[in-house]
Amino acid sequence: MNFIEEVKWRGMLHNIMPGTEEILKEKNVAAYVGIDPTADSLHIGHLVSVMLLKHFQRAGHRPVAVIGGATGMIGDPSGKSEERNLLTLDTIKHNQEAIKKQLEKFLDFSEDKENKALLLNNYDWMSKFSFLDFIRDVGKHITVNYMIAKDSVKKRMNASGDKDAEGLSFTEFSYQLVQGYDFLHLYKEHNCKLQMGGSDQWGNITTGTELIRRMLQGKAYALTSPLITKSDGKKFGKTEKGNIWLDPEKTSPYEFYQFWINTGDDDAEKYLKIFTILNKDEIENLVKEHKEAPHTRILQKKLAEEITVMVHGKTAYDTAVTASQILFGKGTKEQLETLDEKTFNDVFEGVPHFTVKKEIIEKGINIFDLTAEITPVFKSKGEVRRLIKDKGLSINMEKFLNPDEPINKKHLINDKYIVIRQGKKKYSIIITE
RNA sequence: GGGGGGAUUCCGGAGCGGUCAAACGGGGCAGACUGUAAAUCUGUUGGCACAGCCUUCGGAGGUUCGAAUCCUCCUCCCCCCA
Repeated sequence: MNFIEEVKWRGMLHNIMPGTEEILKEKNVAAYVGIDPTADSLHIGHLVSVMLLKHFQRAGHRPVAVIGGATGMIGDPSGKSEERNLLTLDTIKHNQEAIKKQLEKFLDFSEDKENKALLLNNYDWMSKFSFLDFIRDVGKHITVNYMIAKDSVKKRMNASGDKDAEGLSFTEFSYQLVQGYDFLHLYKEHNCKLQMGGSDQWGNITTGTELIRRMLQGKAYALTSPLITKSDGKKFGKTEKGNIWLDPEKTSPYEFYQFWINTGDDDAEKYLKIFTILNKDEIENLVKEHKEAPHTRILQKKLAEEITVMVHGKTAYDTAVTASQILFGKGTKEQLETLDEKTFNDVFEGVPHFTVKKEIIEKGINIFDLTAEITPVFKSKGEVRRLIKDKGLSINMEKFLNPDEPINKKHLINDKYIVIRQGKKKYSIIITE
């Protein structure tokens, strides 16, 4: 299966220039995607482009990721209704380093590999350009007429009749030209004949192919992926807390795993095709199995496993699974007791912690004083009382039903913690010291 | 400037002298169901020493055995007329 067939059945193909498939039959053809260094981590919205590169490499071609050090200083007007904040050079440098480490999880950069991946920063070639040189050597070849015909520009022009249009600065207007020049540069230096990206990038990419045609009489190609949608119409890749990042500091492996596990049935197959490298047969089998027993949620589990292992590694994945089992009520007191301190902390990361003097527990204390007086686990003792009455309070995974039962030493997990659960999934931890 | 209406527990909104910690709806919390979903159903939703007591109905006083409910003043909101 060649690259195009691969992305096609995976539903990753939105638009493609005629002739693209043929050019890939040539040797040593490279393709690139651009990545904006707006943060010091990729988020899962970037993943489609990254997966395009991964498939590209697996098909034997050379993938190139271009960090937009220069373009990031300008801001792509595509899809934005307002002028963007500019990033400083230092920020971009920092972000680039972090992103590079993440890309290494998807792409093979090793020197001995014939089609090793490349990571470039367009700042390296753009920064040498003087303004005059650029507008003379590059700008000369593209007309403003051509540039303003692009949707991304049109949407921002007041003349479009859109009342919300805020206009765009010359800086942002120039964006497509700068990105187009990137393509030209890569075409010349790295035999890069294809640029890929999200469907919103089509306009920018074609400016590049146009530039290559006019300046070098060369032929370059474009391929875009559809924007990822969710069947419920909500935006993909966001939770109440915001973006899902690849950086474990920003989104813990547990949250990351949970994000994928929570995929709806309607989306799971689609995501499995896009975000994993499982082949057609494997996915079809999973879909079949899932249909026979929907409640076991095979698709979601596999999806979460594949991606979490790829991004965070097997160990982090195992911890996330354990954490999920414990946090979603299937855990037991015994399971809690077997956790080592590190895993315990991982599992209960992000859960409110309260510290209490150990003597207090050793002496024994009633549940009301412990959770509503000396710690603010609950708002009031009445709330605790109600919760017990409603069978909604658990201590160390065991239902706490008798309000008169004192909390003491025997409730300490590993001689240190008490795990308090309200309802099904709201946790608090009391730590003794 | 004149006239009228209103301010209630997280929100909306009843209550108009005792039976009011205050109807009802929403939201929240919990339980059942379930796939860590949606829907549904049930309970609960001021505090505490919880079959009892304490503090709440814009604020301050007053009438009364007793006030969210009546009176006075104050603050803020809305409507109508000029």
